[in-house]
Amino acid sequence: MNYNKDTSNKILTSAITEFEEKGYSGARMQSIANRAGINKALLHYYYKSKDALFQIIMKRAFNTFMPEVVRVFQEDLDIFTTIEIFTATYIDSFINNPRIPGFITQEINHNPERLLDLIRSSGLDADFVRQKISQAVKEGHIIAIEPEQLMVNIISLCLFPFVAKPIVTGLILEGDDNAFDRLIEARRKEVAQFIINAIKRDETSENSK
Amino acid sequence: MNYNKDTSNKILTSAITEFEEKGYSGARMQSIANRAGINKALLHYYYKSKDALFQIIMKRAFNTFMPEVVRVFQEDLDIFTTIEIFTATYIDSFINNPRIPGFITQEINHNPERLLDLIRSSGLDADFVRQKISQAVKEGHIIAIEPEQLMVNIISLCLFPFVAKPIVTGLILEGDDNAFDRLIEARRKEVAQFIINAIKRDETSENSK
DNA sequence: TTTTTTCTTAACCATTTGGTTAATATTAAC
DNA sequence: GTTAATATTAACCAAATGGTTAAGAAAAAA
Repeated sequence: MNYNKDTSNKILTSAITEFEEKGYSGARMQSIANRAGINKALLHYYYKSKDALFQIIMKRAFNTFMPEVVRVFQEDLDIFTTIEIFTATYIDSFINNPRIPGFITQEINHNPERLLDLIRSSGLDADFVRQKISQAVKEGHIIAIEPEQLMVNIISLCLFPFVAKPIVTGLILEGDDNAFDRLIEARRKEVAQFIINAIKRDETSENSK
Repeated sequence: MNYNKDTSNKILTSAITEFEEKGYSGARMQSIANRAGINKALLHYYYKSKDALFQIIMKRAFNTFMPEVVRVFQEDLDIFTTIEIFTATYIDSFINNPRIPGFITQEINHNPERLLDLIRSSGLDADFVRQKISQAVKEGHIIAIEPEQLMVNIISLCLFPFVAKPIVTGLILEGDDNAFDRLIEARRKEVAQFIINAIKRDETSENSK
């Protein structure tokens, strides 16, 4: 199914760009072929259908960053360190693969069930994370917060800026793409600090629960 | 251009659903007509093209929530109150119009320039917000934080959960749609508290500057 | 060198899609 | 009650789209 590696890769690269720019429905097989400098028949020779091509790319995308992310939770670190490493790892993945968030967002609407399967099969265990947070609350390391709320907050802060890049750049950064890169680079540490500030217990007040 | 108000509204409602579910490229004029219980020719009689229909809906969407949001910044409130009212107002808008965030996200990829124009023309002044934050930093009300970072954080925390609803519900809330509604309802106040915790100065340490 | 396998192409096809036409039904105006 | 305007439809169309076919290059195997 890969035959000539060179052609195969050219197709994949072109397809990623196309899908990311136009979404699944907007993407055109002809356009992907053009980008790759081949013709449509050859495209179908390598990847049997648009849907198959999309799914392969989706899986690849997840395989590039999920393993790292999952690994963070396997180590036994305190909650603050976990948040620091997680946010940095997560944001780093997207710095290296900036198309993925937009890609994922497209798929949310296109086929949510398939996307969920992909996430689940990558080994991420939401329940484990939930418990880690609950425990940190119980032990008084962080303020009382619903684990679900904190999880949503963390993901939002990491992912959303990538999804909304054109808006952030156009509206807040006066169209300066370099400023966006700098903003994101700073977020690698900034986000963790922000979250930790928000949830750390005020040491000066009560001592323990 | 509206002729029979009843038909016109039926079309609009159907089109919103269709665009929101499938995005611009995925949406089908035939499907919109079917949803509205009319035929395609009539659809084109009321709205001259797919693009025109989409633009009208987009504008309407913005008009339903931007005015409220903009108003928050026109009142002269301290930064904490501003954040509280802004996040509550913003999230409320999306509770009442839960399709809009997904809609906007689609358009980010489809036509970012048009989206930016729409936001700008709604009267939102990013520079004014930036200055308000800068001043709060200078006056020592909040910790040193780049205004751009804070702005991105606030928007991320409000908007992203709606965009990622299927993921949040499926992955974190075990598919329970009601749990999602409760989570969002709680966020109306939770988000502001989270942000304020993150940026408020620790009163116990230094006194000024 | 022939043969077989792999790679690539131009031409083609059925279906779908946004959009139009021309005719008809319904409502409002006179 | 006839006329004029508005609203609605079935049938149609050209262009685009995902995908196929059959045939020819190139490379590898014999």
